[in-house]
Amino acid sequence: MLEARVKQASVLKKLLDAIKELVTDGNLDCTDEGIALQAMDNSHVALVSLKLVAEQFESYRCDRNMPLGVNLGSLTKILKCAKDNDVVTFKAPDDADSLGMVFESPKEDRVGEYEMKLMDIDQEHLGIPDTQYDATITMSSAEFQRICRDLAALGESVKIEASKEGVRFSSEGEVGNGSVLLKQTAGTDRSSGGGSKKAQVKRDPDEEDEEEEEEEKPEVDEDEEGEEEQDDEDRPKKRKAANGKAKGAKKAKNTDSTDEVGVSIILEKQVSLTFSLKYLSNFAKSAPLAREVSLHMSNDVPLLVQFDFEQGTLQFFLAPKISDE
Amino acid sequence: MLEARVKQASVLKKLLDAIKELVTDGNLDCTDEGIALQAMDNSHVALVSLKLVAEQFESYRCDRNMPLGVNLGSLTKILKCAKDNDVVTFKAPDDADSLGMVFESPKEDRVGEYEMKLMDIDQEHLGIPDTQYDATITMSSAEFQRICRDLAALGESVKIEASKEGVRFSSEGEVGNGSVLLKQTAGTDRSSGGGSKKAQVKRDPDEEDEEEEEEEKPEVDEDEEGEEEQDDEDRPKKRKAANGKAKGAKKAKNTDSTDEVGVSIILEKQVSLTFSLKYLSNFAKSAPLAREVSLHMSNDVPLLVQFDFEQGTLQFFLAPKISDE
DNA sequence: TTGGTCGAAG
DNA sequence: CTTCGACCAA
Repeated sequence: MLEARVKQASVLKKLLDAIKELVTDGNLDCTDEGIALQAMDNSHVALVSLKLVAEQFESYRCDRNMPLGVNLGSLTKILKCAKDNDVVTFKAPDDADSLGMVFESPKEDRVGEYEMKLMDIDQEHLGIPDTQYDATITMSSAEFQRICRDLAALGESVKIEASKEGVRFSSEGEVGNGSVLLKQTAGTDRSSGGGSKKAQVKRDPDEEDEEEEEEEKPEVDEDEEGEEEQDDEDRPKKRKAANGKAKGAKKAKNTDSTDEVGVSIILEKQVSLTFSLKYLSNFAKSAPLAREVSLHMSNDVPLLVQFDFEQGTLQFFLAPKISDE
Repeated sequence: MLEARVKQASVLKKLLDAIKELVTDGNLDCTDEGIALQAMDNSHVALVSLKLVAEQFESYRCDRNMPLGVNLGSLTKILKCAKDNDVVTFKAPDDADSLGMVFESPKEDRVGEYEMKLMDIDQEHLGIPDTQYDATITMSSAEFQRICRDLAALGESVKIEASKEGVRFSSEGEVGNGSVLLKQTAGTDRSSGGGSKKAQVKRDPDEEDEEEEEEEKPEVDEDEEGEEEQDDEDRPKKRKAANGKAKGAKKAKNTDSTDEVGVSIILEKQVSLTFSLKYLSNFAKSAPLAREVSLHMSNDVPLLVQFDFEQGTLQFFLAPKISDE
């Protein structure tokens, strides 16, 4: 059976908002490692891969692997019945043909119980090669969304060019052409060395409270041993954000602090690729999930757009348009 | 002739928003006791009953009973011409074939005068028996609205079950089933009791200007003689809300304070009834009128959904679906 | 609080 | 396809 407890319904809502337009149905693959969903978008152009790691649930139990075929529209509908701060518990017996969800208000004076019919979905499990990318850009997810929206007003596709100096997004269309150049944030450096995107421990005076309110209490360490030989010590710890990321830190993680998000570029090789803005804009909808997004690119290889948030990772893959340049 | 003065156009706007979708035309029955409107909804399924008591007008005069047949759509249109804080005066001579309305800005620097054509409406006066209900639930009107909206996403109808422990709303549909259980708020008890909410006179420093615009200054006393023998001590200052409904006070009042609204259940007998969510959702639109709503139920008897606000009471009646359970 | 935008319904 | 209502931002 499965029983997974999530502290904040809001995360799930944001996730669904982020992907439901791309994917209508998919299997929630529940294992003892967590819950994953992988699916091609409806027009089989983009690939969505979501991972929620078991350790980041408030509690998690999954006795045996079970793929739960869900309609994401239905799931969205039901999640709308939860308030943002509700605690959400997913429940499914081993032979389930429906997925149970319980929404509990923080004060425990309201309990919503919902049951959603499941469907059988033939899932071609797509192996995703662990590519080494020539360029990795980390930037504010809000800025990414803004750029996609702006350029989408001009043309159908965007050319993304990453060089040492910065990254340029450009688009052409009927009404005109446009491009946005983001310079790498000063102090940010490629390679391990400086990488740690400005981890200035910039503390707001009022940040104290927030620390309290957030869920990640000091005991962030317990599941911390989950880190094997990771070179980067800055797990997206959430509010713990500011600290950490001392050294290594090639790509910045999703820190949830209030600091500005810089632009960092890790570049093995210059890259220039063109993508459909329609899809990128869709990916950008995940911005509320994480303050940072990373774009991973190699020439002639699908782009990887990745959002790291506390509970896991959301990845989008999209093949470049051939008509590059 | 009729001359009735209302302090805040906003109340009237909210009222119209609340019922205009249910009822298109109706008689405003003006008597020396106040103004009442009673009408079946357009599909003759639900009954709407509005009462505005004479004492709660800023001033009220009605020499003889007169039913003013109005089209609520027209009335809504005209009321939109008033700003929320405007003082509204209804005027009609005895033989009126039109209803005059005057909107005066609080600062009295703007006066709008409107006249709306009246219509003749044959009114079957429906006697509403003063039923004793087996269950009376008082809860936050916003929460009621939320629940109706949530469950409406799942199915057409909702089953409401009231028991000592709480009240459960449940619905079934294509995508799945759902239920919301509200527990009775601790400390809430049947019988009178009644939570007195504080009426903090909370003043903002920058409220100076607004004070001009607002009508109710601290000196709440002027028209206070409107209050007869009232047992309830907690008059939610603010708009001077508290008067009205004097005795019995089984159900909490509409206070305008900022406190949380609890759930209280007065139960003679367990009740389980099923209703059309379409109608309940419509009723719930009255939420802006009052922070609390009370649901009155007896088996096989129409549900009464009641909103008490400063100027009066708005009631909705709806027969249960036969297919209960 | 008001105006504008977006989505849903007829 | 048009209109209305609900939601969101200024």
